[in-house]
Amino acid sequence: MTIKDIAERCGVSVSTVSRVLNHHPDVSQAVRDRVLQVVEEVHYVPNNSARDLVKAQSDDIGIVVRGAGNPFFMEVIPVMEQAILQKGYTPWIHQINTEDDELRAGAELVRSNKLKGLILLGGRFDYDDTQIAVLDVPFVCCTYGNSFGKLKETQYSCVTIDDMKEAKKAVEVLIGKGHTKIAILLDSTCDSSISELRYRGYCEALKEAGIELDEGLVQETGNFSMEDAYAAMRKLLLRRNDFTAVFAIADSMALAAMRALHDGGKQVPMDVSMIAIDGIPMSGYVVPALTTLIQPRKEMGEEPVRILVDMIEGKANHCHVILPAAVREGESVRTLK
Amino acid sequence: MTIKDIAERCGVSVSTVSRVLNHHPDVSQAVRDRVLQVVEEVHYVPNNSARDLVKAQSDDIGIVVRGAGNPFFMEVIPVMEQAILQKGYTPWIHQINTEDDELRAGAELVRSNKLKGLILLGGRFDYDDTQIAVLDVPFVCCTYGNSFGKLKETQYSCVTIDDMKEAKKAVEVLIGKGHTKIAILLDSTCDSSISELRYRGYCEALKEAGIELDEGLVQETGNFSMEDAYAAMRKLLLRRNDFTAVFAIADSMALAAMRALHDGGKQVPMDVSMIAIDGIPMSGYVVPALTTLIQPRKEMGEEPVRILVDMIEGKANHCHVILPAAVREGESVRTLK
DNA sequence: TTGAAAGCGCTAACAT
DNA sequence: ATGTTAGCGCTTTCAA
Repeated sequence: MTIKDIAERCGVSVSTVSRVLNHHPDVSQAVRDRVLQVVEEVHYVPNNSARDLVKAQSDDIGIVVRGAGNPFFMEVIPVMEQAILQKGYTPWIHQINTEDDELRAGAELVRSNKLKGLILLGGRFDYDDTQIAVLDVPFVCCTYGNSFGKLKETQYSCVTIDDMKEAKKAVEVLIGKGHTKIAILLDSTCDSSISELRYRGYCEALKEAGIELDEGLVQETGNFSMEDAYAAMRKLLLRRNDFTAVFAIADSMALAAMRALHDGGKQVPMDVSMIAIDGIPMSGYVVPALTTLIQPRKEMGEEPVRILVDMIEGKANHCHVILPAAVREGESVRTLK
Repeated sequence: MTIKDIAERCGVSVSTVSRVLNHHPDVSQAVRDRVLQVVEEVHYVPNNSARDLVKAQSDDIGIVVRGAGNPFFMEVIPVMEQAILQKGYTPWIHQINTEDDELRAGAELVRSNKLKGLILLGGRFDYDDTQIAVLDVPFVCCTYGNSFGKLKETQYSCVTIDDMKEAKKAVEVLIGKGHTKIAILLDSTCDSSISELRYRGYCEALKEAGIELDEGLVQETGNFSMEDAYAAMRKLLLRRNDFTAVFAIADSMALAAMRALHDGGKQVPMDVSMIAIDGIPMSGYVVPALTTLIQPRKEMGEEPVRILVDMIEGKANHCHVILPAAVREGESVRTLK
């Protein structure tokens, strides 16, 4: 069933049918009604491929997700989809591995589907001019900025929390409760990404409090998986026995680490306190409930869409949004006497 | 940058380029190399719209996910994607709400994107002939069958666990450890879906053990959210104080319920034992670790793809796969003396 | 207000 | 082994 069939059944030309379907004004009411009626009758559905082919662009917006399995992303994506739909666009989700290049993947997605814009969820932090040049549509980085790259503020958009500041805030919560022997559980200290930024916040907080950085308390996991977070925590426990608190850079890592502490004979928070960043629902249900900094999930999904659509429709230029994270008091942090 | 540009740069015709791009055998190695080199050089990406338009069908397979947010689905989807890619097809994921009609959504997806087949993840259990008639491509139901519908075995494919049997198995674990006052936490006793089937398994196990069904211990939540599972468990605790075990029909519900028990002054497993079905990674890290029946995530993702592709390629007809679930011993079930 | 016709980029006959 | 060419279904000038 094509537009041609509809045209024949209505006794009009294909262009008239096309006009009706695309809500063009210059069609007589009589013809419009007739066409819509037939369309309804035969359950006609336009062929998207043909539509997109002839149009310079589709009305699609791509979401490139780097590192699925991240529970926080799984919370944000549905919000984004909804927001995109609401703005009259169609979301195109594409998941890639952490090792893959999201700019390449994004560029391919844009080209092969004539996307109008791109949201990059969880990408790298170190783009330079040549790299973003491959993207010839507006784009917004979500959950990360360009802290390790050479871009000017006017060259890209992003929606993030202030990773360094919030990590510092988390560690300061621990320090405020009397902790000085504070371990950190992170992906890597030098991944030019979230992990590195939060590591800096950790260092900063210690420094300001006059606590010397103890490298033996810095435990890398190599990724964001619970499995490796568990193993890393066990490793740290074998090596050291003198820390009273742990800052994990993600909720899921913290939960796995809490289990590792338990298996290592340590109680949370009596022996070791735990704090993290994310605020996934699950971390509020465990015992003890995780004390964590909540990322604003709703805004994290909606803001990038708003910004992107504004750029697409020429209403605004690149902009940067820093979202606040809020401490959610749980039961995993103890006040040291 | 189109196939024509590539052809010109290589000094060959468009069909030759097309052949190279589609891995046709009858192209000389020299020409093939040259074309691929240029393609690489200019970062040429084929236009999918044009491709799909000219082909009667795309090589796409749709996955309609009903009820995102289900942690188990989030585990299965990546496996499916990978399997689809590996078979040489492209996955098209579409999420819908629990209230939406997955058959309608699927049919639309198929038509507008010329899909070759459809996987329905977490749909309804009660299709009849007219309803599936709207689907004119092969399809496979995943995680559910047609237990409440009127379809013949030869009319549809499915990959599931035996919900009733496995639920019964879970409850029998509790009974085997001396429990007789066993509560159940479920979405609904009559949703014509997973929840109802597992409820039947619960009833069956009690009956076989000579335990009378106590309707006061049947607690509905109305959905699969942790929030409502928590509230429901609190409600049950207010009403009853005499049960020694709970069977939750999903891991996530069990975790929320364990928190509710804790907040209600009950210890797991000392005061109340807990068992569930799913086996999501998280439930192994909490304290106490959840005893649960693990659904085989890998097979649950791969089998539907295998079956669907076989049908698409005419190698097989509809078939039904019942996957086994295995008890994962945790620490949430206590043996009653 | 309507119709005719030219492509959009690609694949697959068909021809060579 | 390679080139030529006819569409796939649709939107959009341009003409009427």
